[in-house]
Amino acid sequence: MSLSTRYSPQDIESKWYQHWLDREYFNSEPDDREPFTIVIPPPNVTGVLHMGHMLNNTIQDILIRKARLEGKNACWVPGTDHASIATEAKVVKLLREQGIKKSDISREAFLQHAFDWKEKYGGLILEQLQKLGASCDWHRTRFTMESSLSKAVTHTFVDLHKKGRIYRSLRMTNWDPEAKTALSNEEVIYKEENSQLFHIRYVLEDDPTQGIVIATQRPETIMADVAIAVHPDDERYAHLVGKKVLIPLINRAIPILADTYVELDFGTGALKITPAHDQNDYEIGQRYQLEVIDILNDDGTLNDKAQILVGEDRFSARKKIRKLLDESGALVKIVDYITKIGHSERTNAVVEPRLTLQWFLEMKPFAATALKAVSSGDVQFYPESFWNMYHSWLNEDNVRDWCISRQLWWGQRIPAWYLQSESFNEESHIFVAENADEALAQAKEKTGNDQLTIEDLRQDDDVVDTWFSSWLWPISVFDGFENQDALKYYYPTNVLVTGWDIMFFWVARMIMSGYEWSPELLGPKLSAKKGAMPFRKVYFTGMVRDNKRRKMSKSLGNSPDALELIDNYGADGVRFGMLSSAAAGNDIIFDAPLDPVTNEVMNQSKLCEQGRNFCNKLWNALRLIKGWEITDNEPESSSRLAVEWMEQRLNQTLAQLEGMFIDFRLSEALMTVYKLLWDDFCSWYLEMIKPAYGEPIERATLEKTIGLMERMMTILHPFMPFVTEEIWHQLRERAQGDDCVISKYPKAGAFNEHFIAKVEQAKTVVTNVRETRNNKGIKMKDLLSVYVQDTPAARELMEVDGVQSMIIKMGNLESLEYAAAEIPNSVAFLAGTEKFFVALEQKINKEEEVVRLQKELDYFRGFVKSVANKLNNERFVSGAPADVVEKEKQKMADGEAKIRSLEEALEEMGG
RNA sequence: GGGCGCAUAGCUCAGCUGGUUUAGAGCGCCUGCCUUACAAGCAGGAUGUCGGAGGUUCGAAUCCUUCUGUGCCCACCA
Repeated sequence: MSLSTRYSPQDIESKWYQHWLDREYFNSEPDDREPFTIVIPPPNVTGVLHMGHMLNNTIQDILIRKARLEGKNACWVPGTDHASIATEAKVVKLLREQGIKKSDISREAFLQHAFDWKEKYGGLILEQLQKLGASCDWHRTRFTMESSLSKAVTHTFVDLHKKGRIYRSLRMTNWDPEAKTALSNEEVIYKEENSQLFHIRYVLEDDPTQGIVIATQRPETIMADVAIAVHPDDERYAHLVGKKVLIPLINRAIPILADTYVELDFGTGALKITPAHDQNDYEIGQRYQLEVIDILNDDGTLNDKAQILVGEDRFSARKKIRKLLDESGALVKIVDYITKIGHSERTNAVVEPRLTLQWFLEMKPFAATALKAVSSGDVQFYPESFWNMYHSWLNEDNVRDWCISRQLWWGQRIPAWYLQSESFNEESHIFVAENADEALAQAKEKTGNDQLTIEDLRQDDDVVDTWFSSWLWPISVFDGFENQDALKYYYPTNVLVTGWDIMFFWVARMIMSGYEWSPELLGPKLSAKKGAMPFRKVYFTGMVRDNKRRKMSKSLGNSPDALELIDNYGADGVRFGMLSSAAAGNDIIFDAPLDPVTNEVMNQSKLCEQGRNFCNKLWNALRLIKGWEITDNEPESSSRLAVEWMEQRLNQTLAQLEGMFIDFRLSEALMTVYKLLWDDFCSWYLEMIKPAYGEPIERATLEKTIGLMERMMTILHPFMPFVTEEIWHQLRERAQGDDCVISKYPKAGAFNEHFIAKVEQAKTVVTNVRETRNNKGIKMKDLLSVYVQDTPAARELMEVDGVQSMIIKMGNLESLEYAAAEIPNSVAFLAGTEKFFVALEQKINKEEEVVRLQKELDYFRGFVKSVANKLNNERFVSGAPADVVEKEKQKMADGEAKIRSLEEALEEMGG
């Protein structure tokens, strides 16, 4: 059979993915094996695959595939998040395009549209994950708004309400005028923007010639002003305190009061108090029992309380009032000003502080639990440094109660019912229950009215924050609130892989919910044994950024098309590219800055290209192996050496990899395997065993080679699943079910560092011979004679079985002998401490050689001197550990031996 | 304003508890090769006052202080 010289991923990748699905290798059911569980951070159901997902899911896939190869019961649960605001906005927009207004249809009709949309397009991102090779158990695919998960939300809401930790309150909340809903503090993103400070003059009610000038960013809210505040120590305004001024344009009188909140030196030192539209103003208003005048509608337009500009949007109102103020003479000046303005995380609309009635979850006890979970080590962060950020957010001073209600339809409806007839705000007429019947029972009991029916009750219109369902994910994906069988096996999950940007939204809250409910669900005994944490480890990935270090996002349009990358480089190539620059927690610059020398964009696709090339390299190694004829001759000594060396290098690498996996140093692990395969296996091993052209290979060597490559395919499989599976099957005939994806991860065997070092030394000889060829312009095919100075150390090297024939083969030598006497007309080099000579036919340039050797000599003299300084220092010899001193002595001896050899060589040159 | 992190080769980054050489990788760069596995390749090479200045130590890229530059998180200055 003949294989193409190029590896082409397209067909191969889809073929094997389908095969894996057909054989149900990704499915997991509880059994007596050790479980290894990961729950996916559910992408938004509206989402399309972007670079962040690729990174994130590649890492999860590596961990899960490695666990599977190690014989664990690997379970990776996929799913999507209903993403309240984002999805609702999307559906609203879609309906609008069809000429349907949300306000014109019923809640039920709207939800039907939304579910239809979800059914049609919602699974897209999961299909894209399959292209990447994600080995999720697709039978377990969950969605945060399916029935079981919604029930869990209701259940936990009711539970927390019973525990007195959910309450309703009228508060200043962040209002998104576009989505027309409240937001939690975490959903508000502050951005620095250019703004203007309007200096506006308010005249005294009883003396229009006198007045006070205030500074504000929001002149459109003056109609909601209820006071002016100045600092009590401010002499400029002391005479005005207690008097009344008129609001420009509407001429309503408001008092001037003194409060220490006001900064003397900011703006004019006089602050307008607008309790309805500013958090601080609200607090000041509370202190002085001032009226709250709300002049904004829920969509950000001015209402009739504003008296003027009614119906105008707040921003156009700002422009128009500027003109009005200017005309009335109240506008003193406008100063440019940079300030931070809050935007909605989902809609990007400028957030309004607004006084609304919302549901809150008390966070202090939760935060304490979440802090303890990490500080105690129950949950480990990788990298650890994220503890700082976590701690600063969750400490008592910073944590705020969580506003969990949203004025949306797409989500789990708040399980609270009110009496139709009674005031909506009356606490005693709120019934929180898992369903309407229970609420009715409560209502009857609380009111003492047996005659009440369902029709007398009305359910809260709002839904809960999306994160109020996501925080249950590690439990709810196993239907843990309904039936604990699966939970008892899979919980706690082993590791969570996610970006640090949702540490607060999600990671911390999952920890909270885990400790809140899992002990009860698992039972005290099991919970004590396994722990209540939802995951034992958290691997925080960095953000994928563009060359301006901006987060990649759809709105900025700076994210490359993930699927296009896969088309260009293959999933394996892209996985390689994503990973090779992704140490845990470190941001990845996808489009790096221009390289000033080449003026080329050094971007990630360069790394993907490297990954693709690696696939091709492996493919060609396979072609080489498969192309050989076979003989039953005994293997050459160089082949025996090669096999022994490669076996040991493999074992050595396996030992190194273990440590890297434990610390999640995955990019380092991949690089290690890459070098093992490319450098050790392809560049050295295969060349060592390669028969002369047209000659057959010994059966025993070939068998060993296939075995080695096979094991290396398993080791590489978690990183690059497709190419390894393909090569696995090409290497030899396989029985049904003998697939790389479920092969056995090799156990690290013994290796002898001394032996490996000897082979390294022999390789150095070869490299030096090649370098000599390069320097002297000698062609590879011209045979050379090489001599080694006859010393005990040289004999020790030469007598390792196979070393001589290996050097002869790899260096393309005519002979390799001990130097009986001085070798005239030769180039000398050191390999370790041993001196070698390459005999040349051409005249050598002695001066050149002297310079080269002298340079080397200078280096070692400097080196020995620095070591000698240490060893001559009595405090070092007495103070440092014995093994360190011993090492230094060895370094010294080696260095001195090299110096002697070089000096001799120089003498010979000179003589 | 408070806090966290980073600064190592042209670029992107490793360097885990101070002590295997006088610091590594990949890409890029330079030289020579279309050597029948692979030019998506082969062989070889060059490249750094480890941001600056102090300090601790027998020993510092690694620990401490400080400065400079840079990134991020949090916070109610209109």
